[in-house]
Order: sequence, then C-alpha cells, then structure tokens
Amino acid sequence: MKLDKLCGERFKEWPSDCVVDSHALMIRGGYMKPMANGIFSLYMPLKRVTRKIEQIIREEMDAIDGQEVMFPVCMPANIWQESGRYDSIGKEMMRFNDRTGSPMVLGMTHEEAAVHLVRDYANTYAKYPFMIYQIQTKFRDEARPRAGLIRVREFTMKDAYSFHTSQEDLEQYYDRCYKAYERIYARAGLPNVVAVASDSGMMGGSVSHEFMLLTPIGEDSIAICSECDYRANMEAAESIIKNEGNTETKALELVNTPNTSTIEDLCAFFSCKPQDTCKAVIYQRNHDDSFIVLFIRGDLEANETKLTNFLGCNIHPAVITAESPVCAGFTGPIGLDKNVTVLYDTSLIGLESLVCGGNKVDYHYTGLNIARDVGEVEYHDFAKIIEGGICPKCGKHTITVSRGIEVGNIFQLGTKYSKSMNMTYIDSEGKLQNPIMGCYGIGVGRLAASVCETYHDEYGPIWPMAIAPWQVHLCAVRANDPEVKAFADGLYEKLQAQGVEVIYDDRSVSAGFMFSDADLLGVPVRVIVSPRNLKEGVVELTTRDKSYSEKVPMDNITEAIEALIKKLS
RNA sequence: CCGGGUGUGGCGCAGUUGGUAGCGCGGGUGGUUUGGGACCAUCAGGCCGCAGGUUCGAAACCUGUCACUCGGACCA
Repeated sequence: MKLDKLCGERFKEWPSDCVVDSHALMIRGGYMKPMANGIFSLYMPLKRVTRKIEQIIREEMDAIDGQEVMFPVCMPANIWQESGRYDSIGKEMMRFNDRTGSPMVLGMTHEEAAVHLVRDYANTYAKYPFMIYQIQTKFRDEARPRAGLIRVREFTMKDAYSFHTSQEDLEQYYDRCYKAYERIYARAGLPNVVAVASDSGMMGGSVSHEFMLLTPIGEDSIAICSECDYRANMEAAESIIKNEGNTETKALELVNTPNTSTIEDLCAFFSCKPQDTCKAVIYQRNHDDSFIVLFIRGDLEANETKLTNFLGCNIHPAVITAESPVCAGFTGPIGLDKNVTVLYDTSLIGLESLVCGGNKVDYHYTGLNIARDVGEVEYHDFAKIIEGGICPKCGKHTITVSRGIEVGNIFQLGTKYSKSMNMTYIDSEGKLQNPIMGCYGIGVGRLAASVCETYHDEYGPIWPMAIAPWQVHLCAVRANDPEVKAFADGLYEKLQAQGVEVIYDDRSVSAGFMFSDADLLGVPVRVIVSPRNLKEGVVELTTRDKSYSEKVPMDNITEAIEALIKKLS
C-alpha cells in the first residue's frame, strides 16, 4: 500500500471530544470516523487490525471444534417472542416494521438465532455436543456510548453458542473455551487480561466469567485479592463483614435529632462512627413502585445487582414523596410501614447499640439491638465489597478494587433458551430432553481499542506485530532524490514479493511530517531510506516502540527486515 | 433516562456593549527548503446546528428543538 493514496487524514491536534487515548489516537491517526453517537466507519488501517484480531479468534474457535456460521442481522420479532426477550429487553433493542408491517429487530445477541438454526437438526443425543459461532455486526441502542470503540452502539462481535447433553459436558467445554480465550488475548498482545467471576443475573446459579483488561479507563469495577487468586466483578463479589467489639448494651431511646438526614450529620450529632449506625437504603420495584428498605451498616453501600437477584425483579432508587410509606432521611426498622419489603444486610450481624432512623422527621433511635427490638430477622449479603475488605476465598483483608474493560465473557446458560424455544433431542433412553447451552462473546473493536490503550505513546499507537495493520512501514525520505526513490521502490517491490505487509511512504514531504504519520500508524518495523543513509551504503531499521535502531548495509536489508519481523512476532 | 457542557470552513478555536465573520492547522498553485509535523507568496472554502421570536439590524439576546460530549443510572 502506498501511503499517499491511503484514505483517511492524520492530524496534529487532539480531537476535542476525546477523553481516552485510544479514542483520540484512532481519530487522529485516520483509523475511523464517527457517523453518529456510538457509530463509526473504519478506515483501512483499523479494518486491517480488526481483520487480524478476527482471524486469531477464528483460528482459536476452530481449534476447539467451533463451526463458523452466520446469523442474520435483521430478524423477525417472533423468535424473540418465543424466548420471551422481545418483552423483557428494553430500548436497547432496535425495533421496526418491515414493508408488510411485521415487527423486526436488529440482532444485539444471537441466542435465539442459534437455537433457531440448529433446533430441527439436533434432535438426537448423537449429534451433541457442538459449538457454532459467528463474527458479525451487533446493534445495541446503548443509552450512553463512550470512549471511542470502548462502548459503541454498532460493533463487530464474535459470539459462540455451544450445545450439550449434560452439565458436566458443558463445564468441560466451558473450560476449553476459557483456555481458548486466554490464548486469544495473549496472541493479540494482551497476556495480562484476567478472568473474573461475574454476576449471572436473574438466570440463577449459572457460572459466568468476564475477561477484563485492568486499566483505569475501564467501566467496570473488579474486586481482586492480593493474596490468592480470587477475582470478581464488584456486582458479583461477596461482601463479608465480621463485626467485633461493640457489645455494650444500651436501652432503646428515641432522640430528637434536627437536620440529621445523612450519616455524616448523624455521626457528628452523636459523635459516633458510621459503623455504629444502621443505614436505610430505599428502592422501589420498577413494575409497581412498591417500596423496599434495605438496612445496612452505615459505612457500607448497597449492591443493587445483589438486591435485584434476591428480589427477582428490577428496582430503582426510591423517589420519596409526602405520600410515601417511608420518611426520607429518618427511616429505621422500628415502626416501619408494613407494606414495605424490609431487608437486612449481613453487615449488621453482631452489632448492638446502633443509631437508626425513628420513622419520624427529625427523630432517631439510639441503642438499637435488632434481635431484641425488632425480633429475629433474616440477614443476606447485599453490600458492595470494599477496598481492604475480606477475601471470600482466603479470608484475609486483602481485597483491592480496580477498574477494567470487559473484553470478553463466557456464560453457562443452562436450558433457558432451549426450554423457552422448545428445542429438544431424544436421549439414549428415548426420552425428550432440552439441551444445555453455553455462550461465549468477544467484542472485536473493543479489543482493538484495548490493545491501543495498552500500547501507545504520545505520538500514536504501538501495534503488536500480530495485529498491526502492516508489518513494515517503509519511509523514503527525500523521495524526489532519484537514488532514494529507485532504491526504495525496489525494496518495496521485493518485500511485497516476499509476502511482507508493507506500507510505503514516498511522498515529497519533510522527514518530520513523514515520521509523525508513521508514528500514528504504529507499524512495528520502520525502514528509512534516505540520501544520508544511502551515502553510507546503509538503510535504517527501527522499531515503533523506539527500543531498537540499527543501520543495515543496503545489500542485507531484506534479510534484516525479515529477521526483525520474526523477532517481534 | 437524569444532570452538566458545547454546537462558527475538513480539524482546533476566537468573535467585546447586537452593526453584516476571523485566526491557526489542513487543502490548491508558484517558489525556497529537506532527519521529528519547514518557510514565503497566493487562492479556494462558512445560511455561525435547526426553527421561531425580539430588533432598523442577530453568530451574539429570548423561546423551542436537534445533535455531539462529559458525569451518573442502565447495559438480560
């Protein structure tokens, strides 16, 4: 490829709307162009990067017996009605009608399509297990796309679906896929991607993992134990609190506490610590706005995912009015309206003499002992794990919280889709069964952005050889010099003939301009042909990361280039 | 969806109390340069997001609307 004909402009200034480096560099470097919020076109360099990532994924999926297929982007609503998701999914799914008025959707994931494709075929146990996958466009009408390719509405995704006749078989395959994912990230240049346990949502006891690239720009929070191998998404991390001390018993007393609707105010008023208070966190169910009050130790926060899973329905923070059955800022467990659902977090176990709301404006109780004053209640884990908290696995106070980008996930689905969509097979005893499914996703563009985020400097991306848009960037400095031009042209031809991927810059521009463009394209090997070098009988060979630079005799240059490519591969 | 910010040539921005739009980068042409985004000259390119309104006069003031963006909620 000749650089002077490469579509897409590279420019000096930092695009004003970009807050993360990968986004800015991909705009500045002519990798992509936004068309709408969260919707991008890709220019050739980025298309080549994603193509290479796709190829790595394809090879690894094929290696675990995956069969590449292709599902439609645009699907009739009826298969989504079969699974029940046509109604359960909200505005993220793009819906419209075709010319006959039939409701249609754009695929945001393809479980339904996968079941539809194989449910007639896979009617006997002998055909199991198998996995089908595709690499294709998804559309999710996200409320808030951000950070370039990190979170978009339209994106390319590899999604795989496996079908099994037993949970053991699924688990075995799940493990193979887990290992395939590790190989994919390592090959793409991100060996430090970690798998974390994730929330399995309302599907119940299923196992799922998210593959996270730890980076401050990530959108997810991950609890990591510094002592053992425990890692979990904050949503899924079990919060363990051990209360010690505070055994002083006091009588329950109602106290007038004007203007103390926050925990800070309360602690100042009573000169106590947040740990000595029983905080009320109030939610409403989405479907009927009924109230839920969670009592939790005052210094902790509620984990809404845990609440949602426990309640089996979606909730939102309560909107409290004069008619509400709770008293904002003064809600406590004693004398609370009977119509609200009351939950207690395990962090309150073993605490005495707590401060809590009096269910009356400007009043709080002190000396609360839940067992004595409220009676026996059930405690469940509803709290967010905290920095320095107890590791659920090794039991030490070693939890740290990091940010991460989710670059993939794997999920044991069970029979959710095979049941709802009536996919069955006949087992060896002649009985009808629903197959057990797993699904496995990787966002291709997000992975490309993650690599860029991990490997770049102030001048541009530094692509790993395995996914670089080209292997070699050939710069002909002073291309209007006939000798330079002739040698560089010859080298370009020769490298291409040998199957080397080379981008060739023979524009008559200043060296600085040329190098800046090369930095933005981030090609790992750079070859510089110039009058100065030719006078010495050499060609300059450098790496994009600037760790290596050598002058190689003109006659040996192709061998030296190939050796360097090999070294960086 | 809630809250904040911003919309002015391809990109980055300025535009005073309201007076008929400017700078830098980029682009074309001619010339001088040539190892880290060179210089001179010259040219082209803008219904000032859109729609109303106020005014003799609006990029600016008012109302509405849309888009983009940031924080948050949501993300099966």
